Amino acid sequence: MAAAEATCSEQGLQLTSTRRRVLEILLEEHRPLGAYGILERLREFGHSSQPPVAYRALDFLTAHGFAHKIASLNAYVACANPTGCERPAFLICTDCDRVAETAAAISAAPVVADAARSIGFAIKQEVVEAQGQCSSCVAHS
Amino acid sequence: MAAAEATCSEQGLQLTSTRRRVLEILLEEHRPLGAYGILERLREFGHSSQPPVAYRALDFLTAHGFAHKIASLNAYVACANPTGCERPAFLICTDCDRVAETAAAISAAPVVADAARSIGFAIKQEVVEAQGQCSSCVAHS
DNA sequence: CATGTTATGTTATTTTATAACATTGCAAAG
DNA sequence: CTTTGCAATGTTATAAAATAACATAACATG
Repeated sequence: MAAAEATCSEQGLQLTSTRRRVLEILLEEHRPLGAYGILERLREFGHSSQPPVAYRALDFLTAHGFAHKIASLNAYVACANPTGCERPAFLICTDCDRVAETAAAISAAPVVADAARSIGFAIKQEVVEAQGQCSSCVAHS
Repeated sequence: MAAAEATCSEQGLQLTSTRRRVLEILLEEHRPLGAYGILERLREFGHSSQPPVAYRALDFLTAHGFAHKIASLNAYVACANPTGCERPAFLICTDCDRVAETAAAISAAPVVADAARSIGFAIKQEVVEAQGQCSSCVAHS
């Protein structure tokens, strides 16, 4: 959170109260939260709670790397890396819904990068989301 | 298509007329199609066109590897590999919307696999979707 | 103050997906 | 054969996720 503030003032970004609150909500949760879940939480804090409010804050946060969207869940998580991150990859536990974030290499899979190169495809961005069981859920099953 | 038929009769799966039609529709398109786009096409062929019809067929096709869902687009494509495929990865052109399919390695990115191993995360399935420009769109820009 | 820009507020709608329940067709058990 | 069970379909309604469109506020700058 402090890191986010620092980055914002450095880059002249406005971490307004709604954006800040949404980031706090995401940081408190240790699991991905849907936009409508965030809205519910916002409502508790007296913020306006129409969908665009959440989506705008999420657009801001994801555009600047403070949060990420998990496409396979239609949900959002705070970025785990305070210094910002390039090309994150996610490990999603299908039992407890927690998500671990890790940095993917510039080109995640050599096999994919090779395939791309061979057909002249220019990769701009990658979505890497692995699903499985986290260590504590493996232990419990 | 022939391959799908073969696989179905081999494994005792029923490639019924709706399922078959949806697969044909996906094979004809060379780009991902949303469930409601598929419904429109089904309607043209006189099939019932309520949402569950498309979603059920898509569930069947994806469960058995005849089609894939592209999570970052909420859309579906036919599997490009007639013999069925493990852990597909996709190259999505953001200009023309076409999608190339390639086989990801068993564990897509070594970096991700390492990260998973180090925290005891057991990967079951991976979603790898790269976005960028295909060769012909690179040429045109 | 007027003006432009950025962020919010608000209403309505679109797009994507599923719940729930009725019906059909067919194959195997009685 | 018939009835029982199951897999697939039909149909209505609704939930869930996302955005369009337009109005308002807040604030710095010319």
